[in-house]
Amino acid sequence: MPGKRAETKARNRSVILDAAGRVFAERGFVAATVRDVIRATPLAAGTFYKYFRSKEEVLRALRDSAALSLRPALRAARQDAATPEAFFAAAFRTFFAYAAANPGPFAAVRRSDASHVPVDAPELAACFTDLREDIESAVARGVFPPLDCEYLASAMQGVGFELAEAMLKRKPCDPNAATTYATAIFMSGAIVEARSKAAGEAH
Amino acid sequence: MPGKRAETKARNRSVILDAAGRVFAERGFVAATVRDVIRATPLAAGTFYKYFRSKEEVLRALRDSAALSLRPALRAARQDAATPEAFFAAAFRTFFAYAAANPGPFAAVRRSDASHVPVDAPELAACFTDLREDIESAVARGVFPPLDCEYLASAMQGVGFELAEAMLKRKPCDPNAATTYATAIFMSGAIVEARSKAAGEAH
Amino acid sequence: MPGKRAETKARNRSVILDAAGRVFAERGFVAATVRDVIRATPLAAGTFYKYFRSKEEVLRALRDSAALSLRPALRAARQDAATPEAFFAAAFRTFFAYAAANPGPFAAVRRSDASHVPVDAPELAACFTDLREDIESAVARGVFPPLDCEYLASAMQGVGFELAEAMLKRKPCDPNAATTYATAIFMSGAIVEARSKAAGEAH
Amino acid sequence: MPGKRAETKARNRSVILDAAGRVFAERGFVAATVRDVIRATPLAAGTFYKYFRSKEEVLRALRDSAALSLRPALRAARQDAATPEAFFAAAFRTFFAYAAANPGPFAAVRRSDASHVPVDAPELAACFTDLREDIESAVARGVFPPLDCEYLASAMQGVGFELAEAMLKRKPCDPNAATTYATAIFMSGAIVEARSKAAGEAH
DNA sequence: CATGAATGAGAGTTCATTCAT
DNA sequence: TATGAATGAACTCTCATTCAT
Repeated sequence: MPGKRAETKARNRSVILDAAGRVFAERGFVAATVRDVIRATPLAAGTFYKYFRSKEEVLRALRDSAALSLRPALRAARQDAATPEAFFAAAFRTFFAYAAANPGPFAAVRRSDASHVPVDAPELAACFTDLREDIESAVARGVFPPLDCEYLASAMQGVGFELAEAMLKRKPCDPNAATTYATAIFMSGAIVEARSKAAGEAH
Repeated sequence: MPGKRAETKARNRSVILDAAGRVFAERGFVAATVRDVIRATPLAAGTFYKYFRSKEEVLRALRDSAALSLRPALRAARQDAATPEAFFAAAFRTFFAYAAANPGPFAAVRRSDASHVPVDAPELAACFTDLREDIESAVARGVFPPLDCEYLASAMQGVGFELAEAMLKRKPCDPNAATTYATAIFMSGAIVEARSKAAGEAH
Repeated sequence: MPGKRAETKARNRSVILDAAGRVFAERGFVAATVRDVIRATPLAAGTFYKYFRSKEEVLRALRDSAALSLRPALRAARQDAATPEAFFAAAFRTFFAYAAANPGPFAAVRRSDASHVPVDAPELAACFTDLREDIESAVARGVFPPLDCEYLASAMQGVGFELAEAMLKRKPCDPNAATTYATAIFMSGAIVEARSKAAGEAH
Repeated sequence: MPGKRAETKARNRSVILDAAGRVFAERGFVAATVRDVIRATPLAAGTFYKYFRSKEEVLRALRDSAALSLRPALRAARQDAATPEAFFAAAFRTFFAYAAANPGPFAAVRRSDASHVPVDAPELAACFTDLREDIESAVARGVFPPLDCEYLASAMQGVGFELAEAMLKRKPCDPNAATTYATAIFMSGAIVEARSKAAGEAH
């Protein structure tokens, strides 16, 4: 039995976290104020500070929770990959699935990544470092030929975030299609893919 | 002879614009304050308002100047392209060259694009719309096979910005290499490229 | 038991209102700054804005409270008057009594009336309109002979405010004497009055 | 021959003074800024300070010029009066004629009188002191019976300013009528006057 | 523990005034 | 002498944070 106190505490914490996710996504982390977050909540101003010391700490928590579910999944998916295609497909599938399932935190995290936010717990930044390391390790394992790991990581990150944003705008939102598209870009080029698809449709 | 007054005026305007470029790039547009911009300047607080009505107007000016030099160049380069390779190469070459030559404005513009910035002169947003239109027109002209124009535009944008950022961190900064890399991604896939390069080196 | 919080809130509101009354009276509404009002208070800068949105809103509140107690009293007094003397005496008595009892708000209101103050709730201006209407209605009721209602209203207003100011400077401040004086001016002329008084004293 | 320099100087001075008269009348002295005055002028900001040290000094000059033409005229008119009626008529006639001929300066002076303006050369205040002294002297000369000089001065001032304002709003603006009205108030009362006039018209 | 009023530092902006041209 | 850009003090208002209730 967790006790009523503890229950309320946990609920309040996630009430704030949810509200922050929405507010940060809407206005951007830097422009959002603690007041905005509180106003998106039935709680009072002072209550915020019982749970978080500052706006930054909320973002940290939000990121941590994103990293908590996303980071290990990404690592695992990539490290199991035996072929380049498997590598790309696994990485993008995991990422797009997360974005589709958690649009609020995703947007919050995306925004704060692009701005220079003085948050000292770069859990999400670690995801990018991970990506690069996984590429390096894939090269070492012979999955990839020698290549410019940094540029590849950057390119994948760029494609991932931008395509995720485009994907979220479409109704219905289709992570599988986005994954196929992103993978194709990195496997055989956008053009080749489109050409073969066009040929297939011509039959 | 332009007179010392006119000279000073023109110089001050670009002093502020330069400082704003640096400050916005460093702290992000939303977090940056007019005072930050002034402090990055030998000028006094009130002087800012002789030249710009607000922080937003400076960003607008910065964007306009970016759009002014970048947008027509991008359009021209892409519209002249007769092959997919020419299209990608032209687009990325123009973009990376601009980023390399104007790192301050580029970073400012990159940041403000990612944040929710209430600036009503979306000159830069127009660049992205342009890209999509140019892809559509390339499809219509037969340069590209039928493909998902929106996703391709998003992917190019993502690769462009991320690779530009990675490129700017390298010493020496090499826009040509970045262009080659980005083009290769979209032409024949990162892997194919790397594989053939590796094979070449093996000779 | 109203609770200490509610008490403090009500007290703070009138603390600000009182201070504003004094400050507006001293420096005039336009010249007075919100800071001046705050400085005349033990409260902090931000606290002002918990209670009033702007300097104008404070003046509005001050006026409203003046109008609230003054306007209906003036109307009633004048509308009951069956003779010209009763009309003048009632109007001036009510007005001077208010000024004597509320010198701060009176001065604030007097100042802001004379200045060009962009306050859109002209509760006090309504008092002057009232006066004219009451004169017109008195003419219609046969209390007054036909006369220039606008000029009479202006003259009464001028005498009222100036005499009130003069009255407030005297120690002791005597609203009854001022009323008698003002009424005499409008009833039988200053001179006639003084002459008969002088005659009376000569006895 | 005054020389071109001196001419220009005199012209600039009155250009500023005229503009200030208009601006102070429009916005009120306290709300008006030196910038407003300059903008109402073809001159440049710095030029203002060649002629006046501050906004206050301009008001002082404006008042001085009002006092210069008004004060001696008022004194003379009142000191020559042999009867109460002559006293009132002369005072009001002079005052209303000035207001009608110089609406700008009049309004400026009226506004600044009502506001608490920290101007240390109270040339206009002197006019009011004059009025009281003239009443006292009229009492001493036997023109008036013993009366409350201060209250009478206040009442006259109130009627004078308010009636002048009402008069200026009427088209055509008729100083003679206003003078007759104001004099009647102080001579035999508004009512008596109106009653006899009504009787006259009934014939 | 929750509340929300109070705090005060700091942001954006204006404007009287100076001074190089 | 006239100019008008530069200055910087001061103002309005917001918001993260504290603390009595």
